[in-house]
Parts: sequence; C-alpha cells; structure tokens
Amino acid sequence: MSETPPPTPDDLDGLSFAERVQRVVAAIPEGRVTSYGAVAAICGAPRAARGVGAVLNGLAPEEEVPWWRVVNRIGVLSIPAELGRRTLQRTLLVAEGVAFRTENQVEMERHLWPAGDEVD
DNA sequence: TAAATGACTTAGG
DNA sequence: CCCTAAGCCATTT
Repeated sequence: MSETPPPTPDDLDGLSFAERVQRVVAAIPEGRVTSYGAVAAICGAPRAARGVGAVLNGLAPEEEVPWWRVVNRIGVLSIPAELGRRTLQRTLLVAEGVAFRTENQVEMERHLWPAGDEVD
C-alpha cells in the first residue's frame, strides 16, 4: 500500500499555482521531505522551483501547510538563517524523526517523498 | 504595467 | 565535491 500519494494532475486541475503548491506540500507525510523542484514538477511546472519557495515564503499561519518538509535538491535548508526560521525548520524536522547529515542538511535520500521504488 | 526579489536548479570550471 | 555564472518563475513593490 502506498502512503499519502501526491495529488494527481486531475486534483490540481483548475487551481492556481499557489493553491497547487499548498495542496502538494500538505500531502507530504510526517517525517518525510521533498525538494522545491519536486513540488514544482508535481504542480506541472518543473522549472518553477523558485516559485514554490515564493509561495511558501508568503504562507499565512492559518494555512497550516508543512513548509518545513521542503528543502532544496541536496537536502540543505534553504531558509535564511538570519531570520531564525531555519533553526525552527531543523527543530520541526528532528521532532518528526528526520535524520540530519550535517547541521543544515537532512538525509533527504532516505526521507525523500514520494518514494522512488514503492511497489505494492 | 514594469522592475526588483528570492525558502531554486542546472551547467561549467 | 566546491564554487561561480546564468536561466527560470511566481510573488511582491
């Protein structure tokens, strides 16, 4: 059985890019992570990785979107440390059981979502 | 409407 | 693998 599969193009049909991003990120299971590019690809815009970051950056608290489960392609936390939010992201990920390779880099190959070879 | 910004990614050295 | 430069795109001013 598969765990919380990503939204299908049909589910995202009719939604704006920002809505799609929120929908996809909301589907990331606890303890799993993905990259901005992967989210963009699922949204149907593989080149819009930066756009994903823009959407997450403008998220309102009431959106309740697990933005901390999105890192860059190599698993590094792309949030500016000056704002202090990067530390929050690391704390949230650790609390979910995500293993870190370094202080700012997660084992994204181990926690990557969606799973690459998941056969039922 | 146009210009600037940034929580990205890829290509070259 | 690390660093630099260029490309890409949605959001914000």
